[in-house]
Amino acid sequence: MSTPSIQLNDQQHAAVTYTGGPLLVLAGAGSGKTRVIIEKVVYLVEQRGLPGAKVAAITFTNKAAKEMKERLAGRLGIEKANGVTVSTFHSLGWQILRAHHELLGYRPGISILDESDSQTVVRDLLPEGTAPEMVRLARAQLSRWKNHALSSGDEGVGAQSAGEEAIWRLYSRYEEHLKNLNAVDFDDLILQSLRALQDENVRLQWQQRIRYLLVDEYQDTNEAQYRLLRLLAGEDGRLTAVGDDDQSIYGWRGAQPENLQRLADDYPSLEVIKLEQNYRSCGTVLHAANALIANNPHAVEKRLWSALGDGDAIRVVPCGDEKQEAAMIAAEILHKRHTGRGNWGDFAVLYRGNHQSRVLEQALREQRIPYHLSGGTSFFERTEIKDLMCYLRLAVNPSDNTAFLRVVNTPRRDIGVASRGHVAQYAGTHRISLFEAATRGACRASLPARSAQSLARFCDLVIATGDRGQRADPIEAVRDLFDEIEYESWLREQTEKPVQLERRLENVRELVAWLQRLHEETPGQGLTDLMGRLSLLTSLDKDKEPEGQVRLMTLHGSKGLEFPHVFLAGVEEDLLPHRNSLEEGAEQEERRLMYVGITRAQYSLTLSFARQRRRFGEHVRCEPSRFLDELPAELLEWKGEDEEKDHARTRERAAVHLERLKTLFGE
DNA sequence: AGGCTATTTGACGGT
DNA sequence: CAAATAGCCT
Repeated sequence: MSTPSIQLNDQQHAAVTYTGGPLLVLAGAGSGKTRVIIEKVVYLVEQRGLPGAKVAAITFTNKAAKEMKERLAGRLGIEKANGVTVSTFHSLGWQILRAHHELLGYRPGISILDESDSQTVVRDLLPEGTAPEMVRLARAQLSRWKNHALSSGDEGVGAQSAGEEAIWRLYSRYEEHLKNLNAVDFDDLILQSLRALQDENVRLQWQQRIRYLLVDEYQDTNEAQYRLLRLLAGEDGRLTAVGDDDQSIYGWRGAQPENLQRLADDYPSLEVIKLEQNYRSCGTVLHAANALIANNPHAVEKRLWSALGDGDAIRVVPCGDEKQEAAMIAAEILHKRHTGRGNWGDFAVLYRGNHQSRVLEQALREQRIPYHLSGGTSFFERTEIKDLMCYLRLAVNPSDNTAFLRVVNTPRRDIGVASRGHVAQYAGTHRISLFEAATRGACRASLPARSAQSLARFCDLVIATGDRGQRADPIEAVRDLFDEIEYESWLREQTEKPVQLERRLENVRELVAWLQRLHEETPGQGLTDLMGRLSLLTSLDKDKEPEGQVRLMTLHGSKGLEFPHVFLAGVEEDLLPHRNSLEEGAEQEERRLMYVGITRAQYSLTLSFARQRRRFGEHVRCEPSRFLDELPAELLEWKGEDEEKDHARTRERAAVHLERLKTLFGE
């Protein structure tokens, strides 16, 4: 987010200097909200003499935190900036959880389970053969409850139906199981730290430690995060929350944009400041965005305005299918680039779902356009990374049965289903973890000699890694482990295509490099600490902003970014708004998603849709999105041969819409 | 025990 | 259409 003027505008200035009590900053898109947070930290430290170590700025993503740290370093100098706590909700939660793990009933060396791990846990708790879909549903429900700060011990407030009742009963079993594994899921990072803060001493300790709290993207907070904030900010609310209800797009993750309103109820002394000047987009883009979002109800009106000129009309391009759409976008980028309208890095192509990226990538590749794809399968979902992570998790936490089961026979070491079953049985009767069972001679005695021997070797290796990781050089320990299991040749065996093998090897190297990097940050810490921090990263990209490349990303992924030229692909019914969202009655959130997409554009915006699209290999007819009808026609420039037809369609749809309104309101 | 093929399932978004 | 899985075969 670049702000042309060096000076803060009046509202920004007021937001930065107000410390009289809790403050809510309603910051429209492109109004310089991140800048306000940075400047406020600087103000608190330099003008108000607050030690940097007592200031905390909380974000949702690692990327945002990283950017904030860098910008802060630019303003305060690296040393002072490093003293300030800038972290994501989840890593703050992890810090709190770890600091009070004993109180919460965990042992040292807690594993953080990722989504697929916790699904595995849920699957194993349900009757064998439960449909995977059911497992996902159950896990999603558990996550929902956790996000709403409902603990399994709470009276059955959560369940609303027979099905939910059953999942509610699963909840406490799931919790118990995780405790046995000495593991937490992502939601626990918030929920458990919330539990820790119920203790008055703990609470006072953290309130002492954080004397001023700043929160970015506040509209994305869920119930648990909201409570966490309140407990940290204390009675007097030493808090600045910055957010925009129109950019709330994480409802499916439990985000409650109502938390904006709630702050006023919970802190009667709350001061509210609106940032309404947009420094990013030209008038046309901003008008379109305003017109679209006006269709959502608003508790507080906000009128975004721009001092920049009008800019180009917004182009709307109907396409035959998704391939033509991609080809059109590639051609347009090429055209704009060659007519001097920007470099590769000035373009972004946005879309609703990750699967849309494939055709786009292909089209860009065909035109030799350099691009960078963000998102997609997370790094930690990759087999090679998961395998190695599980070795390390087990080394650090011998109770981690999930990790044990994954790696005990990977690479192959003659420990098949039967042997694993035997270990599991022994562990069950002796009430110990799988790994612990595997270390016992008594357990191994009844296995075939070959298996027993190789299991013993496996155990020794893991124990040695844990030991060395904690007491000696963790990086060396990790390297030796990877060598010892001959993971590279195992990968070679498993991977067919040489390109894929190279990528996987590169991933492995990158994992080690990251461990090294984390280790250099805090040289005194052992493997346990490194693993915790590693698990909280989402990607292992070197996160240098890829310069000089066209950016491809989802609408969700684009929040907070800006580009001179934006393409929004697949502006269709069932895609944007997405059909599943409509079923959930989340049309408004879909509209906000489109709003987020539009407001990423600085100068030019191109919306496109396909008349037909392949879905699961089948051709499906598509209709242009209802949101297109909500944009003022005079701002749009329709392209393509069936321009006329589309105008007719628009008029028709407008008429239908009017009819509907008439029936709704009785004239 | 592990690998292969036939069949099914699925993709909205991500810390 | 691609990936995951089940069930069969060696």
